[in-house]
Amino acid sequence: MPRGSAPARRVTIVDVARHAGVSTTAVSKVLRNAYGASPDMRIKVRSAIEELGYRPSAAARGMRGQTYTIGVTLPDFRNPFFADILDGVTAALDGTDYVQMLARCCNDEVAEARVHDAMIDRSMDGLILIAPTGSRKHLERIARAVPTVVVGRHGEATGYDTVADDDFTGAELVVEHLAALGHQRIAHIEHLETNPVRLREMPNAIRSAGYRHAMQAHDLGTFIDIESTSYSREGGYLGARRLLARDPRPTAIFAGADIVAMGVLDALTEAGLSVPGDISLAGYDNTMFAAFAPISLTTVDQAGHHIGSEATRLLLDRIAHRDRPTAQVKLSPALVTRRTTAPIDATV
Amino acid sequence: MPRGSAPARRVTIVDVARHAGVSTTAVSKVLRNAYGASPDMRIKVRSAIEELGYRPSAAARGMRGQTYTIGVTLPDFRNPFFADILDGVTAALDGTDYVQMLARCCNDEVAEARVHDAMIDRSMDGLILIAPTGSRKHLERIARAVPTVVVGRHGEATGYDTVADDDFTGAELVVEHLAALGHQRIAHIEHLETNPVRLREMPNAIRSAGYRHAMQAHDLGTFIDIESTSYSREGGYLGARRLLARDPRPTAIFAGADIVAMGVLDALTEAGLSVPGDISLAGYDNTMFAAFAPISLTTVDQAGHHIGSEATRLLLDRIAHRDRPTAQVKLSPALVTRRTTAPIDATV
DNA sequence: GTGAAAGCGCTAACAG
DNA sequence: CTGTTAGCGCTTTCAC
Repeated sequence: MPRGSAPARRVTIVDVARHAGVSTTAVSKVLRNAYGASPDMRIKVRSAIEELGYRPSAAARGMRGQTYTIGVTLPDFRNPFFADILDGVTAALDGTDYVQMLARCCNDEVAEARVHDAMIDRSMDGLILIAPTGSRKHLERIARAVPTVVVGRHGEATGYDTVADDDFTGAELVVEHLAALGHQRIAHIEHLETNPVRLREMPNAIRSAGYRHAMQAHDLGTFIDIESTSYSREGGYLGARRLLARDPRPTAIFAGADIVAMGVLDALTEAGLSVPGDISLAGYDNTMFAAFAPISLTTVDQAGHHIGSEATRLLLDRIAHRDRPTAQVKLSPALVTRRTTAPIDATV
Repeated sequence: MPRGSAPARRVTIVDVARHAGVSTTAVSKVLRNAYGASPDMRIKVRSAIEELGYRPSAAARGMRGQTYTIGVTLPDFRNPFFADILDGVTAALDGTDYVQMLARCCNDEVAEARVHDAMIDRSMDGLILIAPTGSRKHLERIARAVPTVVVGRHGEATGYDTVADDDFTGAELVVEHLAALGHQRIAHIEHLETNPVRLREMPNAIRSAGYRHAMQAHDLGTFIDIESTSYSREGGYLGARRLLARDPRPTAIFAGADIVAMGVLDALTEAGLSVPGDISLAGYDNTMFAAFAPISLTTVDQAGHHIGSEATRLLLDRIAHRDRPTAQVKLSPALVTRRTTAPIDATV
């Protein structure tokens, strides 16, 4: 069953101009809501656009001006927290002429850089990089090429704006909550990080630092107990197995991410331990599945929607004012208490 | 803190040509691996590209030839099943010059059409539309403009290739499994669908039909019991509430999607019923959370990875051969038995 | 096998 | 306020 006619030639700005009896400049101006077109002309042009079903080619636009496209990169499509951020971006973009295009920027730095470059090659007007792992130098290179907002990365930044949730406080909230329930042997499973810059900038490292600080602050410094694995289900399983082998074993586990907590649950189930009866468990991210009835995980909510809309606001602002000073927005997380944490009395 | 120097001018094909001492045509040919460039020239050009750090502009390419970008649209970033499909796309694209860009095509048809048009405006070389809700006519219009593969949509198609999992069989697998466990009052929660075309094409409708057919085939026709809500957690909760009000109530519930099963679990927890002790539960999609220890949901695996790679293969093939006949690939689902389904005997 | 030159559709100077 | 014109960076004839 062969295709029918040849793919119809696209309607161009020239067709619209001819149809409306004006110049292409005029059409271009109307398209961009630019200065210098009479109301009368605007009407004529708009109706010609309507009648012909004209749509501007982003490729052609990109060669001279803007593409009205902003690129968003994120490391993982399975973490629902990122979906919240994207919702925020979408909401902030609603009513503007901008469209968002996404790409996943795998885990390793090389693949990530490739994705960022691909965005630049495609003439994005601006970039929102969610939880990038690349070096500061790399991020600055990207930001030199195109207006950029980095989400979920702490520390000073020179060429780009940042939006991040306060992971230090978030971790403190968890420890405080567990300590208030009477727990002392509160262990933490973190994402292994060795790079010194990332130790200062990546959310996982900040959470770990927040845990340590809060433990000290509650006079629980001697009970600090950290397993370094990875932010994944496997990482959680592995970390929990090791923690359960301790004697005495912890009475509470603070997993650095909800997905890690899922791995912890695997290990606890396997060991025949109940939550929170035998051990309390908290996660981080307030992902969708944390709320499911059989899981009901105590966790930290990061207000992803707000993060996304704030990042977008900053980006659009920077596109308009390329050399305003860079801004660093820090948002506050909130503890969400559910059924995986309980008083120590109940434990045993 | 103002930005430093002006954004450096991009390296162009002209720079590369000059640096290598050849024509721009030659560079272009090397870039596209086109015929008509000596090995010697290829080497010269490639090293010039390397030295200058040249990267082709997709916008400029898009005006004459390809952009090496394929667009993927999907309705929802929260359904982890789609992430599996995307992984398949990524894997199939690995090693090619193509890059994928994603966009969410909201729920309603108008917004969806806007997203599809946005993809075309941005000169995508091809489109993979995952579970689109638009009319056949709309899909055909898109496919006329650009090579298109539609994923997760049944029925005949004229201008585009399709890849879909056999939802009819998948639903039958679930019913067979439950019937073999001795269940008779097997209820189903479906996504409400009234549009006649969608009743023939959308996976949710096909699953429902498969359920009905399998019930008949097992002489359980009189026990057919369907609640029409939506494929969402709320839909599952609502449907389950209604089903639990029946007298007698079903001994098993087949939720049309895993996320629906989560809502069912909410309702069951609320009602103080245990799974599978009081009632068996099965989902569909084998999403990530179905495997979590506290959930351990019996479900149907759709081989999302395979779906994605197959769709990509078809798309690249169609980009190369625009008028080969359209293909319709149907993949087979598999039942994944976990701990939410048990023999009726165990169900008091 | 190679290169000169003509656009692709749009925006931005500039002239009227 | 309006139109003419010169590119943006690439691909593609079409000569050589």
